[in-house]
Amino acid sequence: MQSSGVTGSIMFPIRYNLYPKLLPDFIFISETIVSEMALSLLLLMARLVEFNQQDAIRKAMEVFWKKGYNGASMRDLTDAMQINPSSLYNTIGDKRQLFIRCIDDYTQARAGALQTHASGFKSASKALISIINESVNSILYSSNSCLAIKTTFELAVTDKDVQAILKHESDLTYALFLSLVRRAIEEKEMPADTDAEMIADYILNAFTGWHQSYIVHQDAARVKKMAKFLIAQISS
Amino acid sequence: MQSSGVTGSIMFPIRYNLYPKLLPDFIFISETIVSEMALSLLLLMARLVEFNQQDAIRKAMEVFWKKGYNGASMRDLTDAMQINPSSLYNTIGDKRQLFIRCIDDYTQARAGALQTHASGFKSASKALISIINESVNSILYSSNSCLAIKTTFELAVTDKDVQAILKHESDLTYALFLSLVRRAIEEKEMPADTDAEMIADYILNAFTGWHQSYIVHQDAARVKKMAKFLIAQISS
DNA sequence: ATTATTCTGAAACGATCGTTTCAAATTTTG
DNA sequence: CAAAATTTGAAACGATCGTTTCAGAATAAT
Repeated sequence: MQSSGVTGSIMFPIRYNLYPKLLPDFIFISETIVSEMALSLLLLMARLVEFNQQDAIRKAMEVFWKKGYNGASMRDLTDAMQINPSSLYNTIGDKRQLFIRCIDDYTQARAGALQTHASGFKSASKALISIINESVNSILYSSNSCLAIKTTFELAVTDKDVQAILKHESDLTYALFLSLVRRAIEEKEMPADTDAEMIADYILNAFTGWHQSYIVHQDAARVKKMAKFLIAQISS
Repeated sequence: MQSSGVTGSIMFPIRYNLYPKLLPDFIFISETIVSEMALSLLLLMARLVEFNQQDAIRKAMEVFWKKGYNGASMRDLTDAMQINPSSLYNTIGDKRQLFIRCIDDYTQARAGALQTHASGFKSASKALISIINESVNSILYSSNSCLAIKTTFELAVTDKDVQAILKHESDLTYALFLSLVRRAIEEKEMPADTDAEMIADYILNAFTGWHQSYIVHQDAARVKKMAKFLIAQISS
């Protein structure tokens, strides 16, 4: 299929796989008609998809969260999503595509929640401190370790698409932290000579280590102490 | 099998799975004879194990390192180790046991190398700084991300044995860092009011975040800046 | 009501999973 | 050298892997 050169019409090839060749090789159809055909094709849905994709994605996400990508079987996933493999493959695609949807959903939800949380504070430094404390809470009181971190070490090293999604969320969070740090400096709640970019990065990456510490040692006090130190450090 | 109560002899049960019961249910054998039997059993090796277990463990470790526990198949592992599954199961055991041997070997080698590295410095603070810089190097120039971190997020959350091994290495490293920090304080290269325990933990956990940062952003400068900041921070 | 179309559920696909079996090869003991 | 013991290699084990097929149910247009 390609443009005919004549404005407003599109040239379609005609294939003769069964009947003898009685028609020309090509047919020209006006763009308006093609557009209407495409629209009617979209409207003609004999049966609506029954399951809620967003809900299903969330259910799948929790399975990946607990078991990791390689640890989760399609059986685990379709059981949790309460759909048939055929429905899954007809709508979302294969295991990898499902995972990409899950990690995408997860990171977007997190980035959105973070933005909302941060906008609830007038003081930039108080917003930062609250974010750090919230991060500690989620490390200590959430049953699963962060899906983004798990995914970084399981898949992002070898899967460039996954890495790009994680990088995108990281960039957003970094940008938010950076703007907060800059505002805090302006509001004289951080030293004027602070390297804003580096500190934003530094805060962002501290969380990962605390996560690991808590998994290995199961010691809340250790994590809380480190968070307190980081807060003191950036507030001085 | 249990002690007879009579000192120096052990009571063995006798099982009659084929022949009619013509003997007593138990037989008492002196400890000396049992000990000799065990020794001769050990010496009687009709054929020696051909492959070098340590080498094979190292090969397997690299596979787990690249693919993770769930991502590595027994086929991958035996191919890399260049041994037959039967040899593997006869000597080391199943997949999980093999992995435990690998992660154990890995953490012990790391802990040992760290001790050696640290002992090469007279100044405690210089040793710490060198360790931090070495860590940055391994993050930037090693093709695989740290096996201990990968394992923490893939298995340690659910597998208590794996967690214990990781905790053991972490404890050793923590103890080393702690002694270095304390010495640095004594040598007046760190502030006298430094919380040595917390700072040791803090340094230890910073590495993990840098690892994640480099996987996601592939930006060496960012990692180097954070390391420089941490060094400046503990040196002041 | 009929036709056209699409989603669903059950079953099955070949491939691979981790693991086991067993005869042959190999080595030491007596 | 023969007997005893154990590792090795090839093959196969049942189970599960991710994925596909397809008849039938469901729905919309004609």
